Amino acid sequence: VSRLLSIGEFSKVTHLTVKTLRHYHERGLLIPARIDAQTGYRYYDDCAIERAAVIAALKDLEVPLDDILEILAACSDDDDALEFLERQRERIRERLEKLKRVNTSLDRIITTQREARNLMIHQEVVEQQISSFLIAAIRVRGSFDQVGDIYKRLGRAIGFGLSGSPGMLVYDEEYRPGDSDFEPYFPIKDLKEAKREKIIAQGISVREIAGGRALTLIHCGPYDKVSPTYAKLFQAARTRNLNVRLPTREVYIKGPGMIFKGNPENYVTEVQMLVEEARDEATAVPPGQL
Amino acid sequence: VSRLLSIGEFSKVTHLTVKTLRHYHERGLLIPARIDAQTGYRYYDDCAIERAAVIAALKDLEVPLDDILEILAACSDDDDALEFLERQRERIRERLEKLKRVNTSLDRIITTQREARNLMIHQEVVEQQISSFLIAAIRVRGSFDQVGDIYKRLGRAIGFGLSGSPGMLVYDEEYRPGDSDFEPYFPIKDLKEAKREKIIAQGISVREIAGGRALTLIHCGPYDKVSPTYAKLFQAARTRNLNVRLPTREVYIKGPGMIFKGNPENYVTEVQMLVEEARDEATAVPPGQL
DNA sequence: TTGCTCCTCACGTCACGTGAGGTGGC
DNA sequence: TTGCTCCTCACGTCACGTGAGGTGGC
Repeated sequence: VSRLLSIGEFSKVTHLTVKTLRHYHERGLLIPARIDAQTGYRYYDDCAIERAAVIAALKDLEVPLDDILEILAACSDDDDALEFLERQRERIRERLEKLKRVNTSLDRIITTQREARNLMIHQEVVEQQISSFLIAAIRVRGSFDQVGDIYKRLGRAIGFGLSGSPGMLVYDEEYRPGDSDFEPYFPIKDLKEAKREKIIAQGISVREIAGGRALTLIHCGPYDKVSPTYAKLFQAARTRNLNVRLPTREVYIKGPGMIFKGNPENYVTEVQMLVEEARDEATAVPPGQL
Repeated sequence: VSRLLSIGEFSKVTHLTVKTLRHYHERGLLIPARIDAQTGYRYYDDCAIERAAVIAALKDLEVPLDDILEILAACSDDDDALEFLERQRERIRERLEKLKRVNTSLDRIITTQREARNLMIHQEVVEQQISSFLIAAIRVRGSFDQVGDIYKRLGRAIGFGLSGSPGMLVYDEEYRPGDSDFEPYFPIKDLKEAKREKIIAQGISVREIAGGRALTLIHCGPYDKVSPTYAKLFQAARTRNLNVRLPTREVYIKGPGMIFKGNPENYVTEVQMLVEEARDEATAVPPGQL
C-alpha cells in the first residue's frame, strides 16, 4: 500500500495539469481518494493512477469527457467499449472527410493564384506549343451571360477532379454579341469509367482537345474589353503568314476568385489561337473578324 | 438601387441564421447599412450580400472569425489573401494528420477486439496450417517481466505499420522461469527499405517466420496459468505421433488493452506448436517439458 | 385581438486556462 | 519571514444556439 499523492505529485505522475485534475474532479471523472476536510487538499491513490491512464488514452482518441464518464462506468475492458469506440470512429471519419475537402479547396485556391502570378509576366504575342489535354465542356449558342451558370453546372457535375484554369472555346467566325457559339470547359484529370459516364449522361462532353502550335496573348482587364487582344493576335498571324484554326480559346487565368469576386480590372485572360502555315496567302486571315 | 432587407429576409438570401447575423454584427464582421433608431431593427443592403458571401466562403474553409475580419479589412481579391490561406492550410493539415492518427488507432483497437471475439470460440486442440509472415522482434534471455518493456520498444520503433496480434517465440527446451530464452514480436506489413534499416539499427530483427502444420490451443486466463495448455499440446503431439519444432509460439489475442488493462482472467492466448511427422517413435516428444 | 417579425439580455456549450486573492505547513 | 503548495471563485475561449420576456406594425 503506497502513500497517497498530493495533486502536484499526482499531476507529475499522470502528466495531467493540476487545473485539469481539478476539472476532472468537478466533472466526477477522477475523484481523489481523500479530501482533507480542513484544507480541501486532494489526495490520490494508486487506483486513481490507473483510472487516469484510461482517461488519458480515451482523450488521445478525442473522446468527449461525457462519453469517457460513461465508458468508465460501463466498461472494464477494451472489448466492453467497442460500441463507444465505433461511434467515436464514425465521428472522427466524418470530421476527417470534411477536413480533406477543406484541404483540397485550399490547395486549389492557392495553386490557382500562384499560377496566375507566374503567367502574368509576358504581355506580348508569344508563339508556343500547346499540349493536348482532357476537358469537360458544354457547348451552347447564345449570350455570354450564361457562362457563369454553365461553369456552375460543370463544377457540380465534376466535383473535385479539376486540374488547371477553366477556359472557353469560341467557334464564331465573326463577332456575334448575343448569339455566340461557345463552349466553356474545365480541364480535368483522367476519370474512372463510371464517373465519366455519369458526367456524359448530364449532357457534358468529355474529350481530349488537340494541342499544337499557337499564338497567345495575355489580356489584363474585364472580359468585355478583350477585343484589342483578338485584333493583335489576328494581326500577328497575318504578319507571320499563318492561318488561324477555329475555335479560338480563352483561358481564365485570373477571374472571379473562389472567395472574392475581385476587381475585373485585375482579371487575367490568355487568348490562344492555334495556327498553321498558310498555303494560300489570300486565306491567311479568317473571313469574319472583330 | 434595391430595397434594404430586414434581418429575416437577409437571412434567407444569405443562408445565415438570424442569430448568426446578429453575432456577426456584434463582432463587427457584417454591419447593417441602417439600424432603425426607434426599434433597433437591422436593415442590410446589396453590398452586405457580397460581404456575406465572402464570409461564408471563408467559413467553409474553417477560417476563424478573427482572421476573417482581418482578411476582409486587408483583401479585395483571392490573391491578396494568399498568406492567410497558406497559414490556414497549415492549420488544417496539422489537424488532419492528428485525426488520421486517431483514426488508425481506433481501427486497430476495434479490429483487434473483433478478432479476439472470433478466435475465442474453439477451446480444444486444433490442427491447422499456419502461413508465414513478417515480424519485428527482439530476442532476449531472462525473466518474462521484461516483456512489457520490449513491446514498448518495438511499438515505438515501428510506429503504425502493425498488422495483427503480437506474439512471442519461446526457445526454451525446458521450463526456465527466471532465465528464459524468448522473443516478443509484432507482425508487421512490408516495410520500405529506409524504415527497415532504421528499425534494424535499433537492434530489432525484421524477418519472415516460416509457417507450416501446427497444433494450437486457446488458453483463457492469466499468463502464469498457461502450463496446462502446453501440457495438453505436448500430449496431443505424442498421441498423433508428431515432433514439436522449437520455438513454440504464443499469440496474445487478448491481453492488456490499448485503453483498459482489463482483467487477466479474461485474457486470451493462442499457443501454437509447429509439428512434423515423427520418424523415430522415441523422439516424438522433445526432451524438456513442463 | 392574434400572429408575425424583430429586439435585448442572460446563460449554455466544451475542456479547460488564466489570473486574483487567500491559506497552511515547513 | 519567505517560498512553496494548495485552495476557491470568477472570467475567458469559440461561434454561435437557446430560451425568456418584451415591442411594434399589420
